[in-house]
Amino acid sequence: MREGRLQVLLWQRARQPFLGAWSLPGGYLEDDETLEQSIRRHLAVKVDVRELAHLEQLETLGDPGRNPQERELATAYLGLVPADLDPAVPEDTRWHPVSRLPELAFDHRSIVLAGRDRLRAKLSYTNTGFALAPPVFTISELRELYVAALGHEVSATNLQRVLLRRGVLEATGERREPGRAGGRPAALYRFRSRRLEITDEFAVLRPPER
Amino acid sequence: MREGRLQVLLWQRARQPFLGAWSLPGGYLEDDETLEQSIRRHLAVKVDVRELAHLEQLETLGDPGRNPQERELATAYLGLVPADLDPAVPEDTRWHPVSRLPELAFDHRSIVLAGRDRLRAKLSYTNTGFALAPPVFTISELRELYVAALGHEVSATNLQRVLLRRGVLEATGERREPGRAGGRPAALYRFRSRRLEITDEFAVLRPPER
DNA sequence: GTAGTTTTTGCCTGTGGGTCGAAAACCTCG
DNA sequence: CGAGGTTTTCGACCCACAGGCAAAAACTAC
Repeated sequence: MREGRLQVLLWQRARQPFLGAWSLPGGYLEDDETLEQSIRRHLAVKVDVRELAHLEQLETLGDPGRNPQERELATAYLGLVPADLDPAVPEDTRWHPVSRLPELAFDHRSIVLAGRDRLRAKLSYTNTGFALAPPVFTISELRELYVAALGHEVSATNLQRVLLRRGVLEATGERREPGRAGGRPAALYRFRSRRLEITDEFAVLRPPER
Repeated sequence: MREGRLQVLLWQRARQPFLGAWSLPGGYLEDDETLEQSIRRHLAVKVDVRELAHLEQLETLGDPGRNPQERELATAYLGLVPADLDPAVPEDTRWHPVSRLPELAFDHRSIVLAGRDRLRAKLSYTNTGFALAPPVFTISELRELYVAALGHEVSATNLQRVLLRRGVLEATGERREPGRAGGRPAALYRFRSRRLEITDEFAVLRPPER
């Protein structure tokens, strides 16, 4: 989340193929590292992203034609960069709103959209929101994050009730001073856990009660 | 689904590493094929599985130590073999109930469990059942399939209502002759579509009505 | 015709999300 | 200091829908 919008970090390719096109940051796998270690290494070294709120594997792409120059496999990951982190990205790298992507190299456009869809789905039935939100926030602030990520309106009433009932959020007891316009001071909340929690209790065709 | 149980096709390794251990069928990727083509080729050639009701990518495993002999990446797929298909599997290959797996080679045990979990989740909110069921079936028969796959009881009443309401099932109009024990003849149903349909309407925090 | 079996249907209940409006708690200005 | 404006919070209602139960339906066997 950057500037109230869902954005993705892209860099501009400096060589063929797809010279000049924007593409996802990444790189080759070393002999002695796991896939996840490799992603983290590339992000840290190349775009100064040294911390991730969440990282999960998306999909592996391997069509023979995806790179016109040579056969290349890519395993895509969805990484969520903490909102309070401002990495010192190089000159040819920028945040791009996911809703208005430029021309992307390879199959990266479909990867970005798959990542967006995965995020949207998980926001709905997990506590993934923790990875978008600051440590402490009001319900209205959280609502704006959800609206930006989901792409549709969300009622603050409903959001609060759903996330509280599920035990995803908890009140801190603190409240935030109202702005100059006044208004009732908003209660501050935090995510009970800042790691992905799987809650399968929302499945249909559940097991019988006892 | 084999013999009323969820089973997985495994073969016994004939060489190191993990000689003698059971493992998932598969093989190396050729230069000019997609990942999916490769999976289908290996299944057809090696275990005579020439048709799949459904095939989807699961995850890619790449830990440096997963193969003690050499660095090896593997992309795992979940493939559902039609119930009416009886492939002529070679001598060293057998179906194994997922609930009682033998010692598996590499990280294949975790792959099988991930596949099972993916299947269970998707049964609940998609029409994935089509891939387990015969072309036409009664609700009781379908119920048994779901019980076997989900690992817990499912009420026929509820199953019928849920799947009908969602438009996943449709009645054929035919009925099945009762057995010798009698009983009301059961209506026959089929899946409206036999391809994976994504129904996102079951998400929480849906978009507002209009 | 009666008893037994299996499937189907209807009803009732509870849970939980969606919606709306009122109340609460603050500000500013006159 | 009170009135009006603003923002947040809470409560009340509605409704969709899944879970559970029991009765009804439709058959076989004796």
